[in-house]
Amino acid sequence: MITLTEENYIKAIYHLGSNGDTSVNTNAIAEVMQTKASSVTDMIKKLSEKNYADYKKYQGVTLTEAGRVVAVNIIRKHRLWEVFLVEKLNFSWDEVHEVAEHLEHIKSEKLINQLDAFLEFPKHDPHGDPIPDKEGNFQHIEKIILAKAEVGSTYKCVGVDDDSSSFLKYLDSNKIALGTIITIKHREPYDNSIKIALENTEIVVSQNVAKNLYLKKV
Amino acid sequence: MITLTEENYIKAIYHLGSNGDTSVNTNAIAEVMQTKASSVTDMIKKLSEKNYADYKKYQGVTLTEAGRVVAVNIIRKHRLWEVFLVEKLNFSWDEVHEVAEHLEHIKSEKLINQLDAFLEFPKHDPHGDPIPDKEGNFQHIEKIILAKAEVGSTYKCVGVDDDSSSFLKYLDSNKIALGTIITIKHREPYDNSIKIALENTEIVVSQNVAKNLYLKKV
DNA sequence: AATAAAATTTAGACTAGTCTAAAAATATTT
DNA sequence: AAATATTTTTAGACTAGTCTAAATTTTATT
Ligand SMILES: [Mn+2]
Ligand SMILES: [Mn+2]
Ligand SMILES: [Mn+2]
Ligand SMILES: [Mn+2]
Repeated sequence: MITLTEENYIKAIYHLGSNGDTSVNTNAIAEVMQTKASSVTDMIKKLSEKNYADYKKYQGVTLTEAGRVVAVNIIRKHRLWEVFLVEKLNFSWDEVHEVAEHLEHIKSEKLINQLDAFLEFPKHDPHGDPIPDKEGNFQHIEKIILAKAEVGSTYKCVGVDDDSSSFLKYLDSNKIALGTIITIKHREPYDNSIKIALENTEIVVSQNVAKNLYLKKV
Repeated sequence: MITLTEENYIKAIYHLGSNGDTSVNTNAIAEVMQTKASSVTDMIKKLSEKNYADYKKYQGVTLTEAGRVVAVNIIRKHRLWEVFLVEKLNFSWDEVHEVAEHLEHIKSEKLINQLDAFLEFPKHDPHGDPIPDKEGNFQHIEKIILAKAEVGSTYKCVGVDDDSSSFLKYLDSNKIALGTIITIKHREPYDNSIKIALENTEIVVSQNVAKNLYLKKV
């Protein structure tokens, strides 16, 4: 039996370790879990005892295969619920994350598989992130960050790295959505801001924005 | 801020006290909460401090108006999710209760009101129980228990008192569903079993069954 | 290589919710 | 009205998850 808190720590470790590949620091976990390092130490000991994580004192933590299975399953649930909220309940993409944080912990195989079918097996969530299937498989999406796009080329927006409400609302107000086509006009060396062309307008976005928007060449 | 456990105790008190009217015993709560009387005492003290309940030592507990609001809201969520599971995700009526026990604790006004709209404002859940609206209002359903139905009369099945999977599956296997029309043929004085006529067949049901099926005269 | 800084762990305490065992209050029976 | 049985409460202990403060280990700087 796994607790809600354990699930959240496992998810955090998974995301921080680039999908379970690399070792994760105590402080980094404390940061995203909004807790203290000492609490993290206690928890990773527990995850280690339960065989969800490999942990050596002072050396950081990685997920075991069992831990990765848990993480992927929670991510599947999170993203499917996000699709449900947007597609069926008329939520906007900046409103879904918080609610999905709760829904992702509902434990019912049948519920999530039926939800998947009801949504017609979506491949991406409202932020462009891939949705793992029942077996936990999902394809890596080919994408680069706007900050590294080349001037003169044309791209399609395919995802965001920051799914905070304020960032998503910023994109809305600038008419940028998933699927929007943009052309890179100019990179300003002074502050790394970038001028991009949309359908009708040109806008300048900050480095901050450029680091959080994913593109794919078209 | 109210915890999941507090919500469950409030719901139990509401149901045990016939929707918040009468005083509820410590032992009765312990029974439905699957816990010990001493734990219940601790919790009702806490609910009392938080003004969800009125409590005098050794005298049982009742809900305050605030407590009743909480209870009705959880019941609204529980029943709406049950409808969703049956109508949209192809659950059968004996599978929904357990999952709804978890979903009912998701805290989002928008979620539940949009779900309500998505389901087109259902008035009853899959077990015939009324669904409170956004303001907490719901009409009492006119119904009697099969055990007290009169021999010779014809009724429509409108609800169940026991929503355990085994009882609901029993009804399924005897072709009894909500809306089914039955006629009372005979009440056996020896064991209070009742012979009822369905569309094509006659069956005898035990007193146990007769106490858990609600009818409305047609 | 020594020292300082940063990261991590340990020790001990706190809350929510639970338990057992014993004490107190209430209800029932004689 | 007393004795007995039942119900309820209290006292004290336990677990999960958290915290602060202090100790330890690792990393960076001189
Ligand atoms: Mn999200
Ligand atoms: Mn997402
Ligand atoms: Mn139910
Ligand atoms: Mn129901």
